[in-house]
Amino acid sequence: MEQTSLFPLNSSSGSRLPSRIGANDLNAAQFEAVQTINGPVLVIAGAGSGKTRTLVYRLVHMVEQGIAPDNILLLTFTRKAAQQMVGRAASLLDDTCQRVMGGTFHAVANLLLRRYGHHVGYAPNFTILDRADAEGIINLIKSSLDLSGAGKRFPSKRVILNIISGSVNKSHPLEELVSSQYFHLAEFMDDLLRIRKHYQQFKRDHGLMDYDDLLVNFRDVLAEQEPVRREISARFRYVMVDEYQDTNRIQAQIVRLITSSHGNVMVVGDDSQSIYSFRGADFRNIMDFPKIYPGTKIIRLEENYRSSQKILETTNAIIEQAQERYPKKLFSNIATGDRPALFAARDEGEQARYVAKKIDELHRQGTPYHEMAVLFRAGFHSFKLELELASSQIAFEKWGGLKLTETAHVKDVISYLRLIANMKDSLSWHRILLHLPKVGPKTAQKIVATVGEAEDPLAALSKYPPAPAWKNEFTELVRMLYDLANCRTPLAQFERIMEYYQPVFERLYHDDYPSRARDLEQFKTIIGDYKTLQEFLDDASLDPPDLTADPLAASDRKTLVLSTIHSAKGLEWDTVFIIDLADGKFPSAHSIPFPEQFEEERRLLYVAATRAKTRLFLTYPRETIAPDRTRHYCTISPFLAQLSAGLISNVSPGGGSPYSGSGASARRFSQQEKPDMAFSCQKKDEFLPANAASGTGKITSTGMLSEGLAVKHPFFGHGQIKKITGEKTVDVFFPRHGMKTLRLDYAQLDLA
DNA sequence: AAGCAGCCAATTTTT
DNA sequence: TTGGCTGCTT
Repeated sequence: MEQTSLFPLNSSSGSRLPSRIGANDLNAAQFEAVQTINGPVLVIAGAGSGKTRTLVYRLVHMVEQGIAPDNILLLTFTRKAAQQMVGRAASLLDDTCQRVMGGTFHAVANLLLRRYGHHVGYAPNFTILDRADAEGIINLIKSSLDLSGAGKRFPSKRVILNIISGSVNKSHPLEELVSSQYFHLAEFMDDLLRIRKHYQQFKRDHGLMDYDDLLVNFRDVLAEQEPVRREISARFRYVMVDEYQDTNRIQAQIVRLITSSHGNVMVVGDDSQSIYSFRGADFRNIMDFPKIYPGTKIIRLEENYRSSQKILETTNAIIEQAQERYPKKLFSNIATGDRPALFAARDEGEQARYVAKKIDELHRQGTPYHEMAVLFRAGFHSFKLELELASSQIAFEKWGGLKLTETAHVKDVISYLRLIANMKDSLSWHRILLHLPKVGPKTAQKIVATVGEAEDPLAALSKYPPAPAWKNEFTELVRMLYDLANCRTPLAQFERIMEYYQPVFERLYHDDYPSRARDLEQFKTIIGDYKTLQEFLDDASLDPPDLTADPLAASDRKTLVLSTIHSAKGLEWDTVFIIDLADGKFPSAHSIPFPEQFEEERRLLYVAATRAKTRLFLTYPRETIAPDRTRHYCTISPFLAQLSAGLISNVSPGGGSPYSGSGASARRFSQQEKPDMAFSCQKKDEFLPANAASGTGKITSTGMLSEGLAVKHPFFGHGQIKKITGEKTVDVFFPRHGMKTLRLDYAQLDLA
């Protein structure tokens, strides 16, 4: 992390930085960002350009200038990032920095809505729903509206929630979203609108908010209640927002409203690292910032202090292929280092063994485990590797993937706890009533109907007449719920719940409850750290702990990290492995037909590769086994295939070419070969040499097409060309999937 | 009528 | 490994 001193600290004209900040700590651009405290500032910060350092130093600088830490708001993408920055500022200056309000938009919205939520009709004890909770409510509504059940071809709860939530986060009317992206569901439009209406009413009636509600309600309070807005704006006189490229429109409006009275706001971001558009993030927020805040000072950080030049050449080449990009080229002053290595494994087993062996080797040579990370597209991509590491006795910590609070048994316990905080939470009522023997959805709903409406739900419950089959268990439940009111701490409440729940738990999960019991042990240690139940419940939804095989490994934070790329955002390691770089896995097969999603996958790889400081390993299996046990051939990810030769060194077994089955050395993939690689994971039986393939991917330019032509797509089936929108793009209507914009380079379109 | 066991399918990323 | 669905049992 050596940085050149570009700014003369004692220049007579410039203002002086405080003594804690050394002369060599910042370059000119960083220095300017740190110094500019008043007015709007936009910092375009390339990967590894010292963005975090800049934010931390600015925090320190502001406090040293006499700004009260309570007046500063730091909005980040994860809680971890906020804690890290505030912590670093505190260690540079002093503990007063800890009083800076820092966290995610959702966490800050939550805190303020507990206080101001009554303006939008919420009591302070509302419950925050996670994704599974929200889907659960959708299911309850679906069945109450008689839209579920046999023979009804209605979209799943997942799809319904995606539509409802997508409409909120993208600030698009639901009707438009359905007709553009879910055209095949247009026939269900009325019912979808009905479900949404009931969903919103249900949440209001029972004091529940989902993730979107936190943002929307916070924005609405700020927009509609002028006195509240003035109060909050005066409280947070200085606002900083990290990862601004990954904010959505509601978040941008929140920033605008909070800063309405003073305009002291710095946003930091990098359009090349926008990887959350699936959640409604819109990197135009960052491009439009200067328009919305006139007089914005724009500062660019382009020098990379993280990666070696050899790695940067590769990452630059990856992002250069992007369709839409704002030209910038990072440069590094770290000239030493190896080229990234590419390893084409025979299958996933060999890939896992290679990575584990390499990690072990590097560790023996002196690289500590916590300086290494393995990154992947999706949580399940690391399963094989996890087994391999376990058998090699290498401890690791896994980020992303399943959360502790996502397991059924932990959700059970949380439901009891939630009832203590919010007796109106009928989702939790419903869940715990299902634990009674012989009580299913119908009976539960009947009980909830009487209990949920009552002034004193617990009293109403105790008066409910139980059927003989479950009378005993019911009495135990009522007694336990009454006892909970007398427990002083969350831990005491947990222990009383377990007294009741243990037999239920063993009955419910009789197959494997011993292994699930370990999760409850981990849960117990975590809840023991909390003083108030509300805080615990909020964190359980807003910052759920990862489900790590080995909780001990997670606690000392000195281990190897396995992580999804999304969870690795903003971090760095000496050595980084990116695995499963096969077409269809990364980019995910889901994204291939959609140009915007495909581009986001490219940025995702860019984010992953720029995490590496000195060593970068890229691997993929040439063959995988699908869940149905059939074998599939894979080709290398198109993002890597497009790179010129020489950037990457091939370390594949036997010196074979990673790009094709035969051949002595890596050769550059020519543009003409690309279309043949587009759909790579085909069934082995059907596998044909690229050039012999017939009837696949023949259409590569719009010159061969005309509007109205019938075509065939391997995923969407038969369709009709509606519009030729560009040299390489067409709009095609598929009866089963609706209108799609396709890029001929990647979509394997054929004449029907 | 409601609960429950067993079978089959699908499986991105996150606040 | 969970979730949805079917058909059997209470």
